[in-house]
Amino acid sequence: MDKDKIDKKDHILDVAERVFSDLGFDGASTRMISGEAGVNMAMLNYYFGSKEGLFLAVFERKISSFQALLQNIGNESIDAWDKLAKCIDNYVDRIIVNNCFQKLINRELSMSKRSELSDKITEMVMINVWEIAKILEEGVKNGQFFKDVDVQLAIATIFGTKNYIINAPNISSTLLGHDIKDEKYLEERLKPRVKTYMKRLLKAYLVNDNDNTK
Amino acid sequence: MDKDKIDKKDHILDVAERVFSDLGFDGASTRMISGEAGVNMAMLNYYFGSKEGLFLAVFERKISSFQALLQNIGNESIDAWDKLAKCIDNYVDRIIVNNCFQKLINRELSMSKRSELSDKITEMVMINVWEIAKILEEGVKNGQFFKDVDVQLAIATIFGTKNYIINAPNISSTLLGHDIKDEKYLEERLKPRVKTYMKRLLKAYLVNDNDNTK
DNA sequence: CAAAATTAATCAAACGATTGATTAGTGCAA
DNA sequence: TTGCACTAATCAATCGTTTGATTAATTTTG
Repeated sequence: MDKDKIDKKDHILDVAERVFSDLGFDGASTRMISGEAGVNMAMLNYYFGSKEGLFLAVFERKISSFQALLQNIGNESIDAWDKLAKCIDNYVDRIIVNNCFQKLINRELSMSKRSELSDKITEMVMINVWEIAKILEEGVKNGQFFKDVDVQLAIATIFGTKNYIINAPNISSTLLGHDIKDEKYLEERLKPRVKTYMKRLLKAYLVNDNDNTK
Repeated sequence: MDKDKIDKKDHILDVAERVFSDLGFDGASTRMISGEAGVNMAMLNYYFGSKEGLFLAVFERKISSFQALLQNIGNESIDAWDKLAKCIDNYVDRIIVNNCFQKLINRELSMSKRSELSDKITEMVMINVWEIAKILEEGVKNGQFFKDVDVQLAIATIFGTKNYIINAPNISSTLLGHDIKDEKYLEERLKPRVKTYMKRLLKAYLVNDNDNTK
């Protein structure tokens, strides 16, 4: 019925997300995706219009889940630093585990051509960026953060550090001395470590009231 | 003659580097590269054996120039923080201007398959990573940096922040309010700004002696 | 309710275009 | 003439997409 159809579309999107993440938009083929999903090739075009339509559908499915999170944090009545700390915790939780989608985003964003596609992706990513920017600017405005912090570049650090860890698995694994695909290590060791590090780093740079008690 | 041949090969590599950077390995076609380079398509296979051979040749040409820089800084007789500051300055100078190769590196590193290729790239990148790690560990050991700094994740921040700025041009341009391709803005505004920011950020996180005079 | 009509879902097959690669042959310099 | 640099033509393979036909499900009709 309708539910089966949605399940099948969702299943195709699951497979497409993984294949696109592993091979990139160009590297992945519609035959490969349909084959792994166990559906006829024509179904991809039937459901999504085209390869690009499928690609965008993979993205659009993820948008909403990313948006709500940050907006809720932004609207809480806590100070800017606590908001930022919450964002960091949530980001690390969400993204380090299922990182293939993030890799997909970064890879396609770095392409110069493909304007329609990357414009759409940019638009999506910017939603999250603005949410963080709002928090940082709030902290600057009310004096909790230093007046001369570079908000834009601080955002580059937040997202860039995270991206680097998940985006270059070979580098990260060599650097950290663990297989970054090891689920147990990821959950028990890396996640709290990244959370602690990110908060320490940003607190040192941002927060005006540098109490030594920490 | 031989010199002409080398020049032509170098010209092909120049074009290939740009096209690969813009479109990725899969997105770029040998016809496109040979067309833009003004040579016959068969010349690519004649010189480099295959598309993958050309791709690797693009990388191998760049390796040596990256290595020498950091090693020289590491061997200077200045303290760890000054070494790090020098590394940052040099990195920003070198990489922000001609960023297409860095984009190429990051994109291909994030691919899960293509092991032979990404292994070679990983090996290259790690040379730079270890050089920075040595400097950080030196600073921790002699007490100039805090004992509990996370050296590995600090490296992720250094490279990650830089990558984010150059790697996601649409994001960066929207975030910074300038076209990141604008050469004049890049040189006069962004470069000093990134240098200042990176040093402030890392000093706040790393350096034990927090004098208020800065 | 049951038969007919309509729509949605699915399939195998084939489309033209483009891919990376190879061939056979040309021209030139030593 | 022999060997090398180079080209035009062509190769099989694969690409994303479209097609026409078939089955399954739903709606309409008598």
